[in-house]
Amino acid sequence: MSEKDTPATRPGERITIREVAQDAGVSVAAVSKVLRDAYGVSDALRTKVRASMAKLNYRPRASARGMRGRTYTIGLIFPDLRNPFFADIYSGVNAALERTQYQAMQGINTTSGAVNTTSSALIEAMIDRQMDGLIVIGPNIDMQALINLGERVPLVVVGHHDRGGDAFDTVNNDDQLGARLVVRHLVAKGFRRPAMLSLTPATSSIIQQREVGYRLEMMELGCGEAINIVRASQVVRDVQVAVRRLLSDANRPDAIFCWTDLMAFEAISVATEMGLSIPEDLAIVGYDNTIFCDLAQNSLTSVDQSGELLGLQAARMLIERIDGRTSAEHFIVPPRIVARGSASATSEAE
Amino acid sequence: MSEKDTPATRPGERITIREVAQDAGVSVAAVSKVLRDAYGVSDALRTKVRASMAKLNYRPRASARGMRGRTYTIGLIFPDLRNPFFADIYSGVNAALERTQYQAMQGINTTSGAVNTTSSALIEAMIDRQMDGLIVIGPNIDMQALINLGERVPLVVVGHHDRGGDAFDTVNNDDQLGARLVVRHLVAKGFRRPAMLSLTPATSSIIQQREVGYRLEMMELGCGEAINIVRASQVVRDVQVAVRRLLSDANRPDAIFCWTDLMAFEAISVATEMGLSIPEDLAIVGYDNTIFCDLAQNSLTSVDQSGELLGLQAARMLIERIDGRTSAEHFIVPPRIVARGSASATSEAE
DNA sequence: TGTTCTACGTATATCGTTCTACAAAATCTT
DNA sequence: AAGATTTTGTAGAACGATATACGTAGAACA
Repeated sequence: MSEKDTPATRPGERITIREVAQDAGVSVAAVSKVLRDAYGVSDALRTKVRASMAKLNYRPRASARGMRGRTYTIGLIFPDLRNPFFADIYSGVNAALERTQYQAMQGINTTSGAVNTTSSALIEAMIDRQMDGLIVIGPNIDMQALINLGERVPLVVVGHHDRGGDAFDTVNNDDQLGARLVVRHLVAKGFRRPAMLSLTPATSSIIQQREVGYRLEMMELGCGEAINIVRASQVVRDVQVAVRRLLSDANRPDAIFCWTDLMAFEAISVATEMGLSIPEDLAIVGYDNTIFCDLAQNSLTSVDQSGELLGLQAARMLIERIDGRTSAEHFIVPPRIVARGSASATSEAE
Repeated sequence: MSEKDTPATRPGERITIREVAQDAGVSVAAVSKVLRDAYGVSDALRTKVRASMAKLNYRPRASARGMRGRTYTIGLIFPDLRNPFFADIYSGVNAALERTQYQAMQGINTTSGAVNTTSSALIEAMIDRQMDGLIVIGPNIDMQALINLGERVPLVVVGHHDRGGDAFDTVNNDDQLGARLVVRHLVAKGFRRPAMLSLTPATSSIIQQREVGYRLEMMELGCGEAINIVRASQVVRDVQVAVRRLLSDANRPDAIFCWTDLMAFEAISVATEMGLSIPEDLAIVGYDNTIFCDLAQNSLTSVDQSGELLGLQAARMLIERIDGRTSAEHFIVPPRIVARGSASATSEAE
């Protein structure tokens, strides 16, 4: 009888909540309450339990917690791993999670280009693993899929303007304004025929927003006839072809506004190979203001959209949703242009 | 009584193994066996159960599995998110996991530079979440910590030559050879005073291996007096300072062999800003052969260490360990130099 | 003084799998 | 045909937390 009650604390094994309770001289339920910061715990009890947890070096197991409650894990889904912009978002998310019990786990949704109506394998895997919520980054996923997903699990989408009713929150920079700033900057520097290298497939309205911003600002500044939008996928080959075609045209643009810094670097490369010099023959502007913009060989003017802040807000909002909020919220940060050599006034002229 | 037996299958809820068993007309244990490919299942039973699983769209929950068995999740720990080389490793890992039930979850161990004896928060979090095994990438973690870790959980380390007895497997390229190839290449192209920009802190022997390779090959090719190793951390500022100092020296090197492509790009930037042209005044060679090497503005000669293959092997070996192997294995891939403009023979001379 | 709250703790069923032990059926041996 | 062995399937106890429901003690109020 007594042997059955005391399960003979095997030493090599991991400490469980039961042993903490025994050590602290309280019930298992009490320890669980302390763990979850639940209601109905006196200071004295909390202190006692915390002491035992520290002493025994106790760590709750996520799978056991997940059986009834939360796993305190959130999934972070990137569209790819090569763009250093996502590192900024990541560090923002981590900053927000710093003092919480939550931990982020990343996955890469490698369905580049393909719009997937059904949820991706990665997302299903994350749901199987009982993630308390998901942060999905980038415009790769179909709208209806997002809504379905948001109905199954707390969800925040970063970089996706379309709203899904109350199904999910969104976090963005003002892409229309960002595009306007670029055009304004270029025209101010004397480039009056900037083309835009946009993304295909143009599934999410984040792309449309930038294209609209580009068009409108071009019109308003009297450059309407020069409007020229070309689209390419993120694949290196596609970008090269698109840029080459753009620059081979009879009346080629005097500037290219690129969807992403990575595309802009490709553009610089192609232009250089074609013997054009930057910015004298061609100005280039990117988006994201990634660290590589600072390198002298790129010296890329770009739009900063505060990736870290985006990540921070996304995590904050997700936790609110996990804690029960059911109405959607939307966060927008203003973009800001960072001028560098790739779109400066022609240096000779200055 | 009958109500207790049939738990009244609530519709909105997720399908469980019990419902699959009921649908297939077999026991819960039988379904579990099919799920795990365990011994003692006839073809007929397997087919029947598989059909029910598909029909009901059943997916097992990782947390429940983790209570007794595996979670079928492995943790992938990167040192940072900005180096596109890690994307190659990632895709190798994913390729190896393709047809298995395993799923990789990533985390970034942001203890850049700092050598942590105690296991990092991320690693603890992954253990709390019952990862079946871990793949740790990069030389950031202290040797003793790795051994301790390997004794707690199946472990494969990528980019770390030191062996930890049977505690973990390692996957590497031959760094000593890689460094030799670089020196050989540079000397063959006429650069007889190449310096090496290495990494600090030099905790892992992967760094030592490259330094040894550099030294030995320099000696063997009769350039012993020109041996010059400078170290910097991965932090941008440090790299800039180190390169600037190197190039300001009275008899400056005619080439720099950089620890990583990222450092090489920095080096190109600094050299450019100092008015040096590449490769006429200074050759530069990187390591990893990341995608950015191909850009015309970098055109960086680099060492390819087949990141994808490394990832593939790491995942394969980890699964073997999870399945019970306890002796260590070590995989080494030969590096290969990829020549580009940054270290070509002076173009004028040719 | 008795009654009603409120705050604090506890006992225990429960979550969805896996795993151990065993029973039954099929096959092999002699 | 009887025993021995192997194969196939089942029952039911785990795993380690959480959450519900409830008991109790003290405070507040009449």
